[in-house]
Amino acid sequence: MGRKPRFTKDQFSTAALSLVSEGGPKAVTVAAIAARTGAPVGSVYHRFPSREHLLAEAWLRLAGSFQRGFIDLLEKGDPVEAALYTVRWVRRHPGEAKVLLLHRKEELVAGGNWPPEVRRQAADLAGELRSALVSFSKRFFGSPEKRFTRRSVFALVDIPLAAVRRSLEEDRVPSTAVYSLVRESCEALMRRMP
Amino acid sequence: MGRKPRFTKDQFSTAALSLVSEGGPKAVTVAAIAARTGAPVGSVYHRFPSREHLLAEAWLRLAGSFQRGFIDLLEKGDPVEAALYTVRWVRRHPGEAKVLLLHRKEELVAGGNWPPEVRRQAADLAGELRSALVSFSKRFFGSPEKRFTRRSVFALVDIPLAAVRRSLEEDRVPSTAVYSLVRESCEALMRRMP
DNA sequence: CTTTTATTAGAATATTGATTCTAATATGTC
DNA sequence: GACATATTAGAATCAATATTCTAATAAAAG
Repeated sequence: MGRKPRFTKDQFSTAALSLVSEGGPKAVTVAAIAARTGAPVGSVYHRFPSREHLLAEAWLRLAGSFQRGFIDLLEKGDPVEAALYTVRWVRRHPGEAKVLLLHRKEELVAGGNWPPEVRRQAADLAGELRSALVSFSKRFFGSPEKRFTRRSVFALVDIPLAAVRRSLEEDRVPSTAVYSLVRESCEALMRRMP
Repeated sequence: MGRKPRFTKDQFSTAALSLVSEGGPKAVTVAAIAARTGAPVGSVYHRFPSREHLLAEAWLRLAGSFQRGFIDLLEKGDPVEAALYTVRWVRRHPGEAKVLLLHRKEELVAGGNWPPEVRRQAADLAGELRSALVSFSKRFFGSPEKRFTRRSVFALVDIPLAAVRRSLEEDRVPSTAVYSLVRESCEALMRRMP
């Protein structure tokens, strides 16, 4: 019973993400989110207890979907493929990529005041990524030493991000040229038994 | 003539930078800057026409001093040394590094509304870096092709930044282990005649 | 058809932060 | 010492935003 909803949570969080993408964290006001979807501000608060919940949830959904693809590929065991996944994903989703790679989540939600429940989810997400990398590294290098994990993180995560960040900042889709730069550095760093 | 000043521009911009470093762009309110230096807000406005001028000026000063060292080293012609400079600098100035590497300048100054005069200075700074890299690349690879410049930028700028970013986000000084990661990737990418 | 209630609608409120203003204070100059 | 003025002091204003509140709507249930 009750009136039929005209707006969904998804519409609001999608609008929020595109606002971040276009104008950075400062542009994501509740009024702007409402305006973009054509809803009154009251309706936003009907779906989310606060702006922070909205943003946190939107960020989590996005980060999760990006990360799942990466972990899947990581489990196949080929480091170069995993590294290139990031570049492919960014080229396919440039708008979302800006949200994820150009802004720290601490700045989306004022002063990192994430709702505790969401904070736990974020920690879980980070934990999953971490342990996927640790176990990949063990398998790949045949050793659980920390320096190998560090190396894997650098080669498979940090380098690909570095390769696309500049383009995203200038609002361009990364060129295909970055594939070979990422491949070369990744191959150089990831030889078994270094 | 007139009363003797108790506060300097430098005190204010230094306070501003440390506030950014500790709490991100949102933490740099004019009141916070004043409080940190012990000055009344009026005195801040006596030195700077606006918060944006203050932040822009502070950012420029910092970016300039970092960049000058890098360009000097670049002109000596050794790519690995130039790449390692960034790591050394960050290890020596972790607080300042957070300001420079963890936040886009567009977010320090609301919506990138930089005062026009300062915007020109920022463009000059970026131009200097760019042309230093272009001419390094020409000398090093013996060719002015764009793909070589891209490669140099990636190896000498983007990779070192990637190597330190994670530590800075977690508020740690990058370990010495990153030196070898940066060196290895840089050497792999920068062989003459690739 | 009436009742119930989830939802829309958007106005009212409260808070935070930048900027401006008025007054008080020193300091160098005459 | 009196004057002129740069500076300190901090209160008063103004604007932007998140959040709350009150009323109007529309759909479902009986």
